Amino acid sequence: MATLDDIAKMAGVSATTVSRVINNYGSLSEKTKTKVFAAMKELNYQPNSLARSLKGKKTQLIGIILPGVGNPFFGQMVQEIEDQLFKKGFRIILCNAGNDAEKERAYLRMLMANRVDGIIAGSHNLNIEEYQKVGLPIISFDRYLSENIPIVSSDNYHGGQLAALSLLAAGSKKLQIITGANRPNSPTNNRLSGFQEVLNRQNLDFKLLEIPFSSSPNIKGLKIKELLAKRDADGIFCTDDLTALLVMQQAKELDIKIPEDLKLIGYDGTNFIQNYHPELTTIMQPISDIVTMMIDLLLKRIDDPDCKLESNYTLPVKLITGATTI
Amino acid sequence: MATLDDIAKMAGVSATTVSRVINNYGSLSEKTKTKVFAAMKELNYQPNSLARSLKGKKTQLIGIILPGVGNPFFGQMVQEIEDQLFKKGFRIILCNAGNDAEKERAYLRMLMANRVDGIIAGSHNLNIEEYQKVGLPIISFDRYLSENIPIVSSDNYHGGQLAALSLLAAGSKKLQIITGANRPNSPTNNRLSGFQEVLNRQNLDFKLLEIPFSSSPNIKGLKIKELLAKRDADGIFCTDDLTALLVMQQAKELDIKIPEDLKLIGYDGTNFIQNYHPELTTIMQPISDIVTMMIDLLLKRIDDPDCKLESNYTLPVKLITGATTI
DNA sequence: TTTGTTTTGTCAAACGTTTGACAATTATAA
DNA sequence: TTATAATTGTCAAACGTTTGACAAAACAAA
Repeated sequence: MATLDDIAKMAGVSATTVSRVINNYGSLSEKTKTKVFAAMKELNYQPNSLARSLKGKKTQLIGIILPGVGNPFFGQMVQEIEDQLFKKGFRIILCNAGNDAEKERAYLRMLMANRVDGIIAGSHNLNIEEYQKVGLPIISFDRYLSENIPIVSSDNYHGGQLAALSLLAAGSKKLQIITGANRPNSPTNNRLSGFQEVLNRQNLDFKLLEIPFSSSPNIKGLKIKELLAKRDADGIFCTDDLTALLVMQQAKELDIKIPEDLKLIGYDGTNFIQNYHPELTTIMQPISDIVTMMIDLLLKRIDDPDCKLESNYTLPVKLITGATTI
Repeated sequence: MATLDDIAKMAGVSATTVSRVINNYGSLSEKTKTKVFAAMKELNYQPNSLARSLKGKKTQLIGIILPGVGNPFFGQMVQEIEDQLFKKGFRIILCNAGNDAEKERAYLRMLMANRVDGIIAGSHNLNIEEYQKVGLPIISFDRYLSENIPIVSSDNYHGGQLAALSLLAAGSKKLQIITGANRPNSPTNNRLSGFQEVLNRQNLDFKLLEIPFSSSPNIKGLKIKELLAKRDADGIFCTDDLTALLVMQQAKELDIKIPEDLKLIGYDGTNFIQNYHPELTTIMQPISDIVTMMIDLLLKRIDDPDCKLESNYTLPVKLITGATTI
């Protein structure tokens, strides 16, 4: 691959001049500039960003740590992150951590080794200490990581409230919530709390089914089938849309009619769900705004590592009413 | 961040020795090794990979260029790529090119600048020349890029045949295919050809509806509705599963019963579809095998840039029969 | 012409590693 | 004890840039 020196020789100038052209530094005549640009084009030259970064420039790389991009929610989020960061001249290193703490740790090390400018993290199998040691600007999605790492999330509590209210409004009496197993610091806890609060206020009761996040869809489906077979719920809130799809699937098998026999509401409201399952009522997280906010904060931190940021940024959710709660 | 010298000082050895420990080069006593490792741990040291790569080591970075990770197919593929590459010690830079040639070009330049070890590309808005100029090991998914860039794909032709055969076996007489607009070099062309071949052989006719890839789901839905409203097809092959979902959606609206009035078969067979729409008959691409193959070839090329590879590697597809063709 | 300004060049240090040559020290075996 | 091998150290060059100091050259204006 061509180097600075190759360009310098070809353009008949010094290496310093070429560097000046690239960095637009010092004073340069139009003539030299065109000569240099011509040589760069001719040799298809790309400045070695390793060398540049070593010399102190930013790498323009951001690490993205998420549970996994196979899930439409995180898929859309990554797409959005990529899109917005690209426009600002950054590239992303994608890290699917799943729920593998060892992998997440390894990635954290690698991101340090690669001298990324910052990290957006939405998957957290590690303890606080490990995140504190990283020493890079980090923004967290939806989970507490450590002192001084801002959390951006949507209003999970209000989302839970909305879900309860819309099931009640649709006439449900016997409410059921299906959620991931209650881990500390999990955002789904707040969805549950919001839901709970509405019902408590009206002196109403509800049933709770917890299914571990890591369960396969088949397992989840089975547990849901068991639940539905009892036929003692007429309104279900799933704390994510995919689980709601499983409910629809199982309900069909058991010949339970939605919305006639059962009202259903999900959570997330990805483009995918809106396009391919518009019938599902859901609480939409404003993914695009969340991403904009995270990037905004991250770039601020990159610019000034000591800048003070809030510890929480909560964005509003929106109820999207479909046919499952009519 | 700690550097080699910091470690050397802390461990009371020379920088060279530390480097030797890290690279396991030269002869070293256990005692020194433990001292050095202790210092590394103490300071949470990560060798600066910029400096290492600059000095000639590989970057262990692979560029992934795809249309976009919001789509479940590519989502799963990226996840698989990430997973397999991680195990081999590589990290990925994710590039969603969409159908934006300018963006793809910019990414290609950036990947060169970052000195990635290789590229996996599955999105191709650019002409051959531009890919040839890159001068890095590249493997292509499912599309012709340029001389000497191997293509890994599933057996699209056979997939098309399978689709036709299973619609016929299910008793369909009036066949319809819905596919992305026919671009040259697109793999969906082969799916069409396989489909066609089966019907030709039996002297049967079929209708063709082309909808540009870039159309929004709403637009696609409208065109499908129009089509279904004519009610002159009783078997439809969609060259991707998402379009098949739209057909199901529109059919429901028009009160066309699947599979009673209409047989339906999709294409791709992602985990997502298998988990959340098991009723859909589809042709499954072996994503995991495709990825394994691509990575295998890519690493070969990285190891030996001049190694001879086939120009095509075709992996078998599998019919997954659901309720939509019974 | 002189003076001043703009452009370009030379040189060198720095970023954090790796690696080779070579020497010095220590440990082990005969 | 000496000979040999293993270990560690010093030194320096290299990777491809950026950036500053400084000087030389080119050009313009007075």
